[in-house]
Order: sequence, then structure tokens, then C-alpha cells
Amino acid sequence: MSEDDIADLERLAAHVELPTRAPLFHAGDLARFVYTVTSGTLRLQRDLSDGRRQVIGFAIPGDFIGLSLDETYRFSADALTAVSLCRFDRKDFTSLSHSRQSLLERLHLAATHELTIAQDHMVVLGRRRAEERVAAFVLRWRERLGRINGRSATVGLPMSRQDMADHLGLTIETVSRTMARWMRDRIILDVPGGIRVLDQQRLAAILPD
Amino acid sequence: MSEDDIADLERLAAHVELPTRAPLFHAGDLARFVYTVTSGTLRLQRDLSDGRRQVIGFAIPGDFIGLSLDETYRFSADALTAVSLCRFDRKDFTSLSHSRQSLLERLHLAATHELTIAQDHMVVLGRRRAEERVAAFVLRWRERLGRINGRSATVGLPMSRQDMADHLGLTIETVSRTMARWMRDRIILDVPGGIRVLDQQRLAAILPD
DNA sequence: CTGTGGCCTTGATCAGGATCAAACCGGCGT
DNA sequence: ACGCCGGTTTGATCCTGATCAAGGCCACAG
Repeated sequence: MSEDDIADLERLAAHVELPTRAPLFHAGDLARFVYTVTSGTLRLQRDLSDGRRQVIGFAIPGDFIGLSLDETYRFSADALTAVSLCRFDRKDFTSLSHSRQSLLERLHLAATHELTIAQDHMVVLGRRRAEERVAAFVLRWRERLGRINGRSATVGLPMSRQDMADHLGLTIETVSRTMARWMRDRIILDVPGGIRVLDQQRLAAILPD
Repeated sequence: MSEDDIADLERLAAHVELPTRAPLFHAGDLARFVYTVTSGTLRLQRDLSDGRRQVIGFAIPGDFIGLSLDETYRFSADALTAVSLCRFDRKDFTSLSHSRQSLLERLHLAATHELTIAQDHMVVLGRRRAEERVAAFVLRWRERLGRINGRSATVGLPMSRQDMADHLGLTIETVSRTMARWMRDRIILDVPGGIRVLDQQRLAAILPD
């Protein structure tokens, strides 16, 4: 983005800080704001009336939240760690994007990128077996973190096993058993707050593409 | 969209006709074009190397195809019926959207709408049981067709059972059995090329939201 | 130090949907 | 008319991952 765009954005931005576990918004709330994450991790989820949950995704620094143009948010967003965000009033944001199409282009880019990720995840949910799902998650999460912090064998997992399960369409037990097996097989190592990938080769080999 | 925009678009548009079963493009092809559907139905899918398939969605009149901004297409698109489309060279399209942000806005709207649909489908794939998945599909498909042709109890299903199965993360047998049961229970009626919804109430009741 | 609660792991059993297998059906060409 | 072929239905059995049920681990409070 250009200097001017950033300057204009700065003028509209409000800074928001959330502690661990705090909700940012709830599905159905009036969608007044758009956010970008500057630090921390959030969980995005949709809930069914009977308690079933689908974790749509996780948001990390650099991600937009709430760029869909509906009246209300279609999912809930909660902080998994302490989080800081830039908040924009959607009305201001929209009118600014009228005057500066470079901003709109950036939004559009973000939206189509999200869409591609969503379609990838459909394949995981629709056609992958349990072990493949967990492998896909670990590998992609590592990749995403790598684009921010630089590649590292140690992968932080701020979400609970339940969150992973609800992201992957599995139960907590299946996720736990799968990762326990990988630890026995020395594919990964348990480290506090995450895992260390010992054998990227074998992990990647679980996933036919 | 404004008159001017449409005029500009007309100038760039090429008309494409596809017969039943013809491919529009294949995943991995260089993404030179963007399309909008003017008539017919297409199937969008991603394939795994071992033959597993995920049908990402179906495109019907009014839909854009290929608005993702990657170098190559990330899924394949095939005609399920005879199809006609408007084809735009992506380079022209992009430069036009620089000059006319209303076009870009429309694209962005389409993209975020697609994204919402994709997230809805994640819930179906991740957390719905077999019967709910089929019900979600029939109800949403009917809804979509209704927005084009007007609501009707008769729902055309141009896709095969295999396509539905691969869309819903099920097998063809499960889809078939589910619909057979609904026919026995007088919830739907088999008509050539589709079904007739006899009892919308009971169908909708299958789906907790 | 000990109790408590949240999360995770591990084991035993169950079941929903997959897989395997066969029959059915309708359209089409000869 | 007939046989063929692809898609679909139906039935029998199997298996992956869900469910049910304990137990373990650790951080934190008293």
C-alpha cells in the first residue's frame, strides 16, 4: 500500500486490545467495524443451535476480520491470546475505498485469498481422513506462522485441542490420539505451547495432494 | 452497475458457448480469463492425486468464475449442461477495474459473498450428519435457483449423484439412500431431471441452524 | 502441602456411513 | 426388438472415527 493510503488509514484507525479469551464480536452482531490484526491469534467460528461448532479459521497478524459486506457478522471472533487490532468504522472504510481504489484492491486481494484458503479447507473437510486433516492443519499453520516470524521447526499452537477438532471436523480424542502417535513415531515433539516438527518429510508424506 | 460500466465491459467481452460435459478450464491452467455465466450450470472442483474429488461448488447464471487473483486456476470448471458465458481477458479486466472502481466494488462484493457461502459449506462438511448435508444442499440449491427463475416446488438437479456426494463429503450410496427415504416419506417426489419438494417444512426441520 | 478444575490422554465399545457387491433402469444404437 | 452402457438403487458387511468412561497432568488457590 502507498504512503498516502497508510496515512489516511491511520487517521481512521482506532486501536483495540483484547485479553486472552475475550470476544471481539459475536455472530449476528451489527457489523459496524472491520479489523486488522496486529498481534496475537483469534478464533473465528460459527455455532449451530444444538452446540455443534465449526471453527472457520484463525486470524493472525496481517489478517483482516469482517471484510464481508453483510449487515451483521456471520461468525464469532474470540481472542485465543492477548490480541491487538486496528479497528475501522466500516462506513469510513467504505467511503475511503471509494476514493482510493488501491485500498479496495488490497481488500479484494485479501478476500480472494481467503476464498482460496476456504476452498482448500473444503477439500480437507470433505475428502481427507483424520490423520490427513491433522497433518494438513499442522503443515499449513506452520507455513502461515513462517511467513510472519520466519520458518522454524517449533510451531506454536495457541488453540486448544477442542479448537483444532472443531476446525477439522473431528473429535478432541481423534486429534489427541493422532498427535500422540506422531510423538511415539518421533515425527513431532511436544513442547510447551506447541510442538516441534522433527520430521517434516514424513509429516508431508501423510498428505497426498 | 452503471450504463457506462456495462458498455465498457461489452467492448471487452467475448462470448463462449460450451456443450454438456465440456471443460472450461483445468486446475493449474494459466488463469488468463475471468468469466460470468449467462446460462447453464457448471461444476467447480478440486482433485487429489489419488482420485478423490471435492466439488467446491456449482456456478449458475450471474456467477463469476475465476475472480481469484492467482497466476493459475486453483480448481477445474466443467459444464454440466450446455453453458454460455462472457469471457474477459484478465489483464483488460484488471485495468478497467483500475479506472472504474464500481466494477471493482462489484467484484469485491461477489468475492465476499462467495466467501460467506464457502464458510457456510465448511459448517456442513465439518459438523453436519449425512441427512443434514443432503437437506442443506437441496434447500440452498432451491433457494439459489429461486432467485433466478422464481420460487418453484420443482428443483432441477443438473448434477449427478456422484457430484452431490463429492460436494457434500459423502458417497453416492449415502446420497441415494437419503433421497430414497425422503421419497418413501413423501417429502420429495422424483421428477425427470430433478425433484419436486412436497414438504418444505419437514425438509427444513432436518436442519438445526 | 493438598485440593480443585480445566484440559488432555488413553482405553473400550459403538455406530454412522463407507465399502463391497449385485441388481435395476432408461436411453441409445443397431 | 435387443443388448449395451452409464448412472442409480438396494442390500450386506466392514471400519474409521465417534462416543462413553477413566485417569493423568498441571497450574493455581487455600
